[in-house]
Amino acid sequence: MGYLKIGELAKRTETSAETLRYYEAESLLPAPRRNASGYRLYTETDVGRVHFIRRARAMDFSLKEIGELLSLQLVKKVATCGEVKSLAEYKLAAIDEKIIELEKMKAALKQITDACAGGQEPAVYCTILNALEA
Amino acid sequence: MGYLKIGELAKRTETSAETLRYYEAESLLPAPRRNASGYRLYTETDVGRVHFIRRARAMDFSLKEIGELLSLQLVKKVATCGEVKSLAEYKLAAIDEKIIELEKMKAALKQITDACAGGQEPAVYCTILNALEA
DNA sequence: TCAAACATTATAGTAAGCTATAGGGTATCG
DNA sequence: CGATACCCTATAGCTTACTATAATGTTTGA
Repeated sequence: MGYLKIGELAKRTETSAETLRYYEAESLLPAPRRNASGYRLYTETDVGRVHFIRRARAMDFSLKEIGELLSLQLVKKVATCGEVKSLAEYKLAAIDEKIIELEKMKAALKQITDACAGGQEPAVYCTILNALEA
Repeated sequence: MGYLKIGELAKRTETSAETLRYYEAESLLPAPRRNASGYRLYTETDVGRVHFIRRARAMDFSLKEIGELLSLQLVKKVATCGEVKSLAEYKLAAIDEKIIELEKMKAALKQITDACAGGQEPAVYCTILNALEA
C-alpha cells in the first residue's frame, strides 16, 4: 500500500492533522485520494511537500509566498530559476533589514544599560529612564 | 496652547487616529487630558512616546513588549535603579535572541540563494527548490 | 451661517495562521 | 462485541495589530 493516513503524515512531519487539512483548504497541499470511507490517503510526495512548507515557514515565508514557490515548482518547465531566486532574495533582504533594526535597538539599549549603576537608589535618578525620555 | 488634537498627533507620528486611540485602549498611551467637548489633548511627551512605540514596532517588538519597555518610565519612584536595569537587560537579552534567530534564518536562506545561478534555465534545476525539498 | 472637516464612542471586520469543538462515522485491539 | 482511537465536515474561536463603520457631536473657514 504505502499510503499514509492523516495522523501518520502528521507524525512524520510534526504538523497537526488540523493544520494539514488547513493547508489543503489553502491549496498548499493537493486534495489527496480518499479510501472507501473518505479518509485521506497521502504519499511520500506529500511528506516531502509538507516538509518543504514547514522549512519555508521556518524561514519566515508566508503561506502565500510558499504557495508561489510551490507553484513555480509545479510549472518547473516554464518557470525559470531566476524567478525562484528573486523571491528568495526578496525574503533575504527583508530578514536583513530586520536584523539591522534590531542591532540598532540593541546598541541603543546597551549603551544606556552600561551607563547605569543599577543600585538601590530610586529610579528617578536612573540613567536608563533619562535616556528613554530624551 | 501647545496641545495637539488627535489628528495633529496622527500627522506628526504618521500613525492613524484610530491606531492612537487603540494604543490608548491597550494602555500604551496614557489617557490624555480632554478639552470641554471631550477632544483628546496631547503634549510633546506623547509625540515622543508614539515615536518610541513606532520605532519599537518596526523592530518587531510586540505591543506587549513595548508596554514593558514603557513601564520602565512609569515606575520611577517606587522602582529602584537596579530593578529598572535588570528589566532593561532582560529586554536586551530578548533582542539578542531575536537577532540570533534571524541570523540563523538568514544563513540558511543565503546558503541556498548563493548556490543558485538564477538564470533563464528551467526551475527543474533550481537549487533553491531542491534545497527546500531535501 | 452653514457645510466641511474633525472629533467622539461602540462595535464589527480584517488578515494570517492556526486551534478547538460539535457531532458524526470508521478501524482496531483485546 | 465493545471500548478506544482514529477519521470526517462544518463551524467557531484565538491572537495580534489594526482598520472600518455607524451614529453623533464640535470646530473652522469662506
